Amino acid sequence: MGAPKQKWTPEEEAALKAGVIKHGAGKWRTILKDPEFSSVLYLRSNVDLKDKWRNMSVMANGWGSRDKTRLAVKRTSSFPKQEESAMELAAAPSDEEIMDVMPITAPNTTFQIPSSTKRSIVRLDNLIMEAIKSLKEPGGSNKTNIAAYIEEQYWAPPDFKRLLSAKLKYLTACGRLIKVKRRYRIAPALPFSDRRSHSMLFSEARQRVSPRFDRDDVKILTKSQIDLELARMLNMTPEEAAAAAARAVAEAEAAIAEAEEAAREAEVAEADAEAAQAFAEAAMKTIKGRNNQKVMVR
DNA sequence: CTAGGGGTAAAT
DNA sequence: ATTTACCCCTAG
Repeated sequence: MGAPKQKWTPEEEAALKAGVIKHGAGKWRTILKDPEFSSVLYLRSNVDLKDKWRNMSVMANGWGSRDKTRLAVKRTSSFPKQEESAMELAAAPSDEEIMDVMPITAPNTTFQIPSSTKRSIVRLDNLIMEAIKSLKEPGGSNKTNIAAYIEEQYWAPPDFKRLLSAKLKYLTACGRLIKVKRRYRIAPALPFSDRRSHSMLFSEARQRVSPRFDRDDVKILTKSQIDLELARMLNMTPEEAAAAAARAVAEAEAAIAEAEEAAREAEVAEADAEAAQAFAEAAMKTIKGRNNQKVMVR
């Protein structure tokens, strides 16, 4: 009954992750039809994708057996406390699977995910839109629910909440969201021209702050992106990985320093810096964890 | 079509 | 014995 078994190859997993990053988790059919992934995933069904993603997500959460997914509606009250939950992604499922050669691309400058996947970077904007759309709450969704939705499906930086607040404010100012009594709703389609002035403002500010971070938008790293990067690190020698992590930390610190100078003008840059730091911390933790556990990959 | 719950059986 | 891949079913 259960089919003979056909283990997922690293390529397939990568394609799935990339697909999720590009189209969002749950758009299995869309991912499958995307010519960019169908070449790798043509053997899999949309249900396979869903199941595999389920397995992977479960593992990423560290909690061994999965069936106990009874922890869904409790986040609303857990935010005034603190957020440390972000850092247990070290249990990347990728220990032995991605063991193949996979040329180690020297982590050039930023840890910005392979440049080939550039356009598939998830933007917080899109996540917010996705959250509101999926929540389908009449009258719109409040910040708490949006945050809960996003945190359930993606890995979010430690103080993702601040980031989200800034972004919601920005999107409201742009007119892309409509705020009514603390609830956000997606604004009816908006002509392009209206957005330009804002983008210009921000990119100007950003360039003043740090040429290195001259991307288009606040970037939020998804769980899978982190996985991919950490997996890459697991294939490095400890020295290489440590160096990479150190670079990431240095980058984060530099970015934060710069962002602080200009924080009043550009919240966006600060958000970038925070994301960078979050990743750096995660990376360091992974390295340490691995060294402690004598789980050497080579 | 998707989210999940649940099951079977192959691999480990 | 646990994990993992695949399948099936149901609700929405």
